[in-house]
Amino acid sequence: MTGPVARPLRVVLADDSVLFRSGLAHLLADDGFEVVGEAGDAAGALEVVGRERPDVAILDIRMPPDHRTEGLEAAIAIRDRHPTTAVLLLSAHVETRHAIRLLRADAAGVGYLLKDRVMREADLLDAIRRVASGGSVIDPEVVGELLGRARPHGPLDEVTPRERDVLALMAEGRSNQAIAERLVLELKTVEGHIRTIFSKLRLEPEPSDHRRVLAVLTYLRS
Amino acid sequence: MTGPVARPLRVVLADDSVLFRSGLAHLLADDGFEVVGEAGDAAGALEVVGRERPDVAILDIRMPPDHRTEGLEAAIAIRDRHPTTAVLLLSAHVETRHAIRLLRADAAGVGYLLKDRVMREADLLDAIRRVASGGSVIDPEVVGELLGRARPHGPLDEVTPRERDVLALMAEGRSNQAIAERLVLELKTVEGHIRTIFSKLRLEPEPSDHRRVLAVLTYLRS
DNA sequence: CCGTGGCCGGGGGTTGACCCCGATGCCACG
DNA sequence: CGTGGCATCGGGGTCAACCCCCGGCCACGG
Repeated sequence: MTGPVARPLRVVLADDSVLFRSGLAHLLADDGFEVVGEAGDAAGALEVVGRERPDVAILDIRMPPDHRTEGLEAAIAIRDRHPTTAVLLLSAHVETRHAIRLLRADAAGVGYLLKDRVMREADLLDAIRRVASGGSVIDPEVVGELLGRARPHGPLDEVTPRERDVLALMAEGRSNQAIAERLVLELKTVEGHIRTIFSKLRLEPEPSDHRRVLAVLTYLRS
Repeated sequence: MTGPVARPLRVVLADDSVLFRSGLAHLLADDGFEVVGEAGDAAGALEVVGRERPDVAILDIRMPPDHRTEGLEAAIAIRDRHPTTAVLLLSAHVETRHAIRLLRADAAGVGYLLKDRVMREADLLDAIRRVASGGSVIDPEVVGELLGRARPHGPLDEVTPRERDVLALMAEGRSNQAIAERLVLELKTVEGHIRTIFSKLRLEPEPSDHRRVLAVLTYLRS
């Protein structure tokens, strides 16, 4: 139905699960794609993409070693260094915040699908072909979160970059003194930042609250 | 190496992720297995197995609607109703408690692998063949938890129930005073508990650490 | 040009979160 | 029946984590 393809699309896969990766590789191979490389982490993905220059790179967002947003960083790097390679992100969950970073720059040749919401093989194959041809494929659920209520207006948006640095170190269990040393600041400055952080997070000095812990918790939920 | 197979092994797949399922199906088909049925939930799995009587049923433990141990219940039912069908469980995480229920009854023709720890395609294919021929395949990590020292001896095991109550409230961002009121204790008692908690978590009073936050973090990772 | 806001600091204060020491009652276990 | 862990308090102390108020530097936009 999609018509004969003169040249098979060359694809690189990156996912930390060997099983998922292998399965996907066989699936794609059986459907006329050429899987020219696989990787289990972001660094490996970048390396393989740089070497193979595939038409499409399919990446999981969470990958070793941190299982945070490694895949996303790799995606941005690929868009930057290899504009001819389309990127299709696969994620286990909705991660709107991070998706924005990738999409707002240049939405051409970019896709973002949720693993659990791919209901048919054909949907995935179609998505790959569309991003390869410069289109963009975004899961409806992600789209909804993107423009529906563009901002849940988390109070965390108000903290300045510097304050966020301080908050991040607080979330690592560092003392004010340690934070000051790490950021090369005076203790007084750190205290000042923390006070405005509390204020922006609407943490009033209730005698029943430990606001430092509360601030860390809201930061970790970010 | 495994020798020619006169009759291809007939396999049924059950996993709630269409993507994972399809990938696995293609992988197995390419390697000489005959995928005779797929299902997205436990009920469907039982139905397909009853109809197809496959040599092996490959099940994910967590499946709709509850995402609890549906797959495990299905596995037990299959062992019970269709003894000729071997069962290979795939799990995302170690769930020793539940695994025991299945294994202690009859470990013949049963396998239990962790998705993320299947390092090569060949490992999975080999596991399928072995359970099909009446053997049992258990991931080393699961085995370790089953018989060895079941506990990695997390320092969190040492805290007493009462101390855990206090720690839980700390993790909610409550002040010592609030914790005392909630647990109907004197402030001094709460302070005492917290001190022993720090001690048991090996949190020495380093000037660069905020131990309360650190304690909360280790508790949340529990 | 001036107002605003981020960022950086200092002076001076209060208190909650910690420390150590000791004491009691309870209960399980050898 | 002693020993030890758990849980409960108290006295008395230290200090980091907070508070408010103030000033200076810089970049930016009206």
